Amino acid sequence: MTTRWLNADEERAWRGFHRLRGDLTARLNAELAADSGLTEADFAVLVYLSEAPGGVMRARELQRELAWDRSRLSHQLTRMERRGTVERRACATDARGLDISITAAGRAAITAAAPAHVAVVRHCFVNLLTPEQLATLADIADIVADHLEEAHGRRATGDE
Amino acid sequence: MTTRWLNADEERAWRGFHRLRGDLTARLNAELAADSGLTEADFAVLVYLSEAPGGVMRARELQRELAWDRSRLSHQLTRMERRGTVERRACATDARGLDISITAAGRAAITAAAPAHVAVVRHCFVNLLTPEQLATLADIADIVADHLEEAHGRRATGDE
DNA sequence: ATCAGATTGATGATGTGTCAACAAACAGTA
DNA sequence: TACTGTTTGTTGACACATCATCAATCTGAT
Repeated sequence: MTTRWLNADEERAWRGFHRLRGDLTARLNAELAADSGLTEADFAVLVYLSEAPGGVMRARELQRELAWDRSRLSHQLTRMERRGTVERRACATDARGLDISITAAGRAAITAAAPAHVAVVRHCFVNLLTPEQLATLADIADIVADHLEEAHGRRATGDE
Repeated sequence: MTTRWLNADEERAWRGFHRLRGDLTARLNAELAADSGLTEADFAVLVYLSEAPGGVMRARELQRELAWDRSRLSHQLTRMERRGTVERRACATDARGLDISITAAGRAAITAAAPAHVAVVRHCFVNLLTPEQLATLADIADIVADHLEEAHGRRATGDE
């Protein structure tokens, strides 16, 4: 098999994306940590929990929404429980299940962190781009996500 | 301060990018590890070393090219040296410096890994997108990179 | 009722990334 | 020479991600 290497335009796009990924991740993590003491992983979990009715969600459901590995979520919840932002409780309807609930401290943390987080997302990303660029990026994300999802076995995540 | 939240289009773009970032990272790491035993970090280091004259580069230079933290590179080199893909040597011209050289095993590893890596990048990314989409993505990456670079020391606290 | 297989979750090992603190060597200056 | 500040790289502590393995529970077929 002959390898078809990337041409100049493809290379520019790929390396650009690669760079973008690393830089933005680092920046967002740093800002979030400095502003609120939360990590990106903490933030992601708390976003879902804070939007759930009663601030409670099944671990399984959380995992599905986040598209995370089982053990990744488990480890993350262990750390967050230690830091006091969430609590684990036995699930009433399924003895193997877990109800994860956001604590008062967790709710306070996400409430305090969200505005600064959005500000950084705007300042370092959204506000720099035109509506057309944002739309194209969203399209790209959908296309790639569909492909990866399909290749991995179809798992109806259901969200947009 | 009043927070300006993301509208629907902005939200779609941001969440899409966020998702894309995570999914592609995971996929590439998994493929690379399965195909060649290398990690993305290994691969990045070996790409630069293999292109350098003599397969040798100053650690400082490597760090600058990769845009990595000092300690990140140091830890990475420790791991790679243990795995036998690179070697550290004292630098002749600067006693604090280090010459990093790729080993025969390292060269073999990157040579073996590169075609499969490109194939995955094509299959999961480049080939899914139109030239226009790739160009827009590259533009976006440049814009954001320029901004982050420029605002190197400042904090984004909502000022615009 | 029982048993096989699937689902839900925890755990330990290992690799990765970031921060703060440190040490050694260079460069410029008094 | 000695003093000061910068550059270069290491180390330890901690957080995160993935893999393999394990345990408990549920489900469905017999």
